[in-house]
Amino acid sequence: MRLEALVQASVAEALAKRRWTVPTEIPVDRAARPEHGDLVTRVAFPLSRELGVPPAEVASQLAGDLTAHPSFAKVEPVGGFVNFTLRPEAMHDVLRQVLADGEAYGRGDEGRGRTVQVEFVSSNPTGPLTIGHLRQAALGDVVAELYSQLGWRCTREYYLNDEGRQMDLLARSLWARYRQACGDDQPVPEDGYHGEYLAAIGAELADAWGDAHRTWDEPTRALFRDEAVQRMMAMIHEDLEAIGVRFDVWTKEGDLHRRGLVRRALAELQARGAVYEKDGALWLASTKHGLSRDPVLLRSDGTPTYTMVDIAYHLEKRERGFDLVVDVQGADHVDEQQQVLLALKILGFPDGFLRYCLHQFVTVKGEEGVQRMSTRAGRFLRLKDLAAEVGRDVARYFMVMRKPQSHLVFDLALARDTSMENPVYYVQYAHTRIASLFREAQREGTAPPDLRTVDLSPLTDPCELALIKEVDRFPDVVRVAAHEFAPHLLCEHLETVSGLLHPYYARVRILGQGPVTAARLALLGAVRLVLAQGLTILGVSAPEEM
RNA sequence: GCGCCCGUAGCUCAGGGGACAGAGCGUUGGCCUCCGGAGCCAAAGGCCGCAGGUUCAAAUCCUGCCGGGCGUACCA
Repeated sequence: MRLEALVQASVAEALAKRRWTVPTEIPVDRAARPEHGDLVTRVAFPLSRELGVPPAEVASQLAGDLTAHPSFAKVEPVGGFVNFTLRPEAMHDVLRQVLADGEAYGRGDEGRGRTVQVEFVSSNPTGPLTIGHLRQAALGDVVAELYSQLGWRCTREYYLNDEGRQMDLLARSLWARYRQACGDDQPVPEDGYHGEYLAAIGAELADAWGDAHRTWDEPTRALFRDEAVQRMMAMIHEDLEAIGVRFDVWTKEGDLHRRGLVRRALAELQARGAVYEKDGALWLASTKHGLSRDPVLLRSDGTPTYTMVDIAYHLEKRERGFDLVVDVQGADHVDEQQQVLLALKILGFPDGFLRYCLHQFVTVKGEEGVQRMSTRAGRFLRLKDLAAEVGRDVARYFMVMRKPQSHLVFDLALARDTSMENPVYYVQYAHTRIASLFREAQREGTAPPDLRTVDLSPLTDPCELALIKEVDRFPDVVRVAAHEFAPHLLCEHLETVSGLLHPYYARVRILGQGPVTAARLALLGAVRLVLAQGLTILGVSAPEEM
């Protein structure tokens, strides 16, 4: 049994025996400091109110009931807390369970039979992906993987907005670059896209097509738009490939129109009286529900806005039968999110159907100091180039090692660093060390045939027990990281495990210790399992050698 | 102005009601014949932005300020 569950079960049993109320959730925490033992419950605090007895008294009685429990070496009441020190045997049971579970360790089945869609990146095809998109790509991919671990069937989706004003601006910008390559001094529109990448394509087109398209007319616009979108998509695919992100479904805005979803979504909102007309446009009455502004849904020229299509898109997601939809979006979308959530509420969607994973922006700390990226201004670090420079593993890890809603400073110097000061290498190297040890053991012929059956009783060193306790947390970390969209918790956990392993490895001899060796290899086998599983969830490799 | 997010060690950040506030980097001082030193050990370093409030208990919850980011489009 896992450690927290062990304490919870024993406490519940003791409470039931005394005919005290057994709370549905018995709070059990890791002890904050060694003298508090291994685990602690503060269940005495809520109980004391109910029983009309001081917390210390409740804790004392509870501790008395549990001292004889075979899994606990010591059960000590301190104030209202009850501190548990576990017997090594209880920890060894955990280790045995981990090894028995193997690669299934950390997986859950809460999502069995349920489906989740994670929509992320969804960048307009107006340029290659940058380090700014990377946060979203890594975050979405890891959140999807976390849900998969919990048994959900998961669809990774990219929403492709290949219509509208921005696409026209892109086409116009490309055409200007093309004209420049033909020798005209046609300027890129001020609000257009100024990146060098369009100039390169413009030059290619000038070579291929010659001076054929001199004026900006409708056929030219259509031609350059198609060409631009196609080229941009190719770049985006290259960037995604470079960091190992794959999508299951690509949904185009145009499809939503063609299938009549936009019209239907609007009609439903109108039927519920949520829409009004003003200045020839149709507006969503949001301020009535406490939001700070009403957005336009249908422009006075009859075309739907981004918000309108977004609402229709979620109607479509619902009809596809997803139990949960997660949209990963940047902080610039908060207003949009509130509008969509409101619209879905009006349309009668169940609460919690759509959850936003919102993240703050990335700044890069490099040679030129801290800089904000801008695709439009052509000031960005392309994903493909970044991945080529620091590696896919580092690129991905750095993007998820911070809480999504915190601003992230990408430290280029640290990312380039290949020593253990770089947390990615620190964790990977922990895995490598164990792999290397197992290779060595194999060579010496001391590797036990089956780690699950070895005698674990030699594992009594505090470092060894600390490692087991940390490994024991892994399934909880995965669960919480998924539900709270918090992959950084997993990074932290892996760094903690590695931080326990390295000193242990440096101090304690593993091989050539007779029966102790087998026990220690079993422990390291479990550690390796957690490191490998954790890194894999993050989309980072767990190398056998470095 | 209004809405959302963030202010924790010199830097980058964890912790988001419970016991003396944590990590990595940086700084300072030690340790390398040893399964991979791409390392290990130790020390210094904090009115947890400020001020009130709620609570047996606040970095954590509430209110008000101050500072930063993003938004506040018939762009997406």
